[in-house]
Amino acid sequence: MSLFERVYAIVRRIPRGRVATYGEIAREAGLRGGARTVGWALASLPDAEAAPWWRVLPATGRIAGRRIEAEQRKRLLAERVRVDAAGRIDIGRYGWSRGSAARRRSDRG
DNA sequence: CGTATGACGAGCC
DNA sequence: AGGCTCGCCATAC
Repeated sequence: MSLFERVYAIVRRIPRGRVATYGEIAREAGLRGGARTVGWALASLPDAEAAPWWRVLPATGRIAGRRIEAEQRKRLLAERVRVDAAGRIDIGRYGWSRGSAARRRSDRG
């Protein structure tokens, strides 16, 4: 299993309606400062549907690159993930690994 | 094998 | 709070 495939497998574990950061994926894949590598891997996706790449965001919470901004925003909105007009997402609210326990409370609100 | 590049990240004003 | 700068890791040539 190549590194890219490992990245895809991890990305596929992100629940619908939730998001993760490149850095998180990188760490899950065994890399430390490999956030950029994750971006590289997702940019190399064979198909747009091969993995839910749109659920992966920079730690800044802003949608990466203008090139994919529109597409990503559309897909996120389709999952009820709120996207700011400036392309910002509240990772604190939709974040994947934000502690499964503490999550549910704020999720209702 | 060395240099350049990228869908990033954390620290600094 | 928001924009810059330098550092990271893997791939391409």
